[in-house]
Amino acid sequence: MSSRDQLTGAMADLLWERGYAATSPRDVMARAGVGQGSMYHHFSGKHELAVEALSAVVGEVMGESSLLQGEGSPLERMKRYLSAPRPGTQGCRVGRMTQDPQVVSDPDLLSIVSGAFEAMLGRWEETITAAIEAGELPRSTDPAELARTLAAVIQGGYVLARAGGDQGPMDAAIRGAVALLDAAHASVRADR
Amino acid sequence: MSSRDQLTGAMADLLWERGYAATSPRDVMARAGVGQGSMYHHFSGKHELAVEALSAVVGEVMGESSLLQGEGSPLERMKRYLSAPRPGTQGCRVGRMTQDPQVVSDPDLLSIVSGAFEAMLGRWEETITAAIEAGELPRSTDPAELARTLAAVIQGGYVLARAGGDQGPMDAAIRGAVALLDAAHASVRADR
DNA sequence: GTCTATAGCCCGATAGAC
DNA sequence: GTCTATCGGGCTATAGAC
Repeated sequence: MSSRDQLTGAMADLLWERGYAATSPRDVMARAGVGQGSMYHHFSGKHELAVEALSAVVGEVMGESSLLQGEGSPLERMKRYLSAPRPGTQGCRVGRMTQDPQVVSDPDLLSIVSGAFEAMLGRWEETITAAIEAGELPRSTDPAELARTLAAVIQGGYVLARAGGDQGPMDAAIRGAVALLDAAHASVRADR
Repeated sequence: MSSRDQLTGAMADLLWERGYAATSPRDVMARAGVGQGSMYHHFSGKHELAVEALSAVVGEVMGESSLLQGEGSPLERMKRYLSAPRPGTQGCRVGRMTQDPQVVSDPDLLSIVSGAFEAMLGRWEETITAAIEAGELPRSTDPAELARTLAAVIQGGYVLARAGGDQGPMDAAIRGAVALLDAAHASVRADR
């Protein structure tokens, strides 16, 4: 693996573990096992390194969201994606960046994060629309709103897990959301 | 206002705006308008100052949650609290701390945050239990789970708002959650 | 209780040899 | 492409006068 890849990988890890402000180029170099000159040869500095690292992370995470698009009925896929295992106490590698002031105030980094959320919300909306078409959710459902609600449950689940230092609250939040979807499903059948 | 209060107030603001790592004692002193000796007279250092500032913030925020306990039926109170105005793009003054690695790895700071969330979730559970008793939510509802789901929607709403630099996604997430609660309410009536 | 001066360290970045 | 040496500056904290 090249020094360049070592560096972006180390930066991605440290952004997750410590945040932008608390991650120094020295830390990154040490973890990557390369010297200082090497880092400044490949990157103009900490900022550019963060941009590349975060872009790579977003690419990975978006790949994982393909769970929303596999087999099963739309509602089944929604529930499966919600219930997929997540490292609650570690936080979301993308969502956590939104609470890092230095990331949000940096247009380059922010646009990477906001792009990821837009793409994710788009996938949610598609799947929710399909669920409505399939008669699995009420016609009155607003796909854009429900997409944001469910994305928020996941992101908020991370917050609860980190607050408690325990995966439990996040899993409970997800189960509660699934129960609400089931209730909405039930209300469709009641209408027929 | 005493120098001490000026200092805790400035620290609270800066924790919110910049996070723990990016806030230096110098910044705090400058905003508080006091000198260095004054700060180290009242506090042992940055850490103790953060502990007092965060405790004060938690006290304030918990006071605001009295919306859950005022007039109206339990479900009305839940919807009212969910829909209360919040500064989405600025983030939650308490919840954002859970995504700050330096806060979570500090037992003193973490216990303040986790205590706030436990208290908040307790209030949610009480209100949800009352809503079930009142026949506003299905008997099958798990109060602990739904409490975490709704707290997660709010916290996740902040994440979406900061990701987009726009209050809109957070408001949409809240409206989607209210719609799900309405659907759950409707399913109770359908059972009767 | 508040101030200024200063310590010792690490920050992010650059220079220049190899 | 990678290394070591070094810069100027900010960091958290302490010392000691007033």
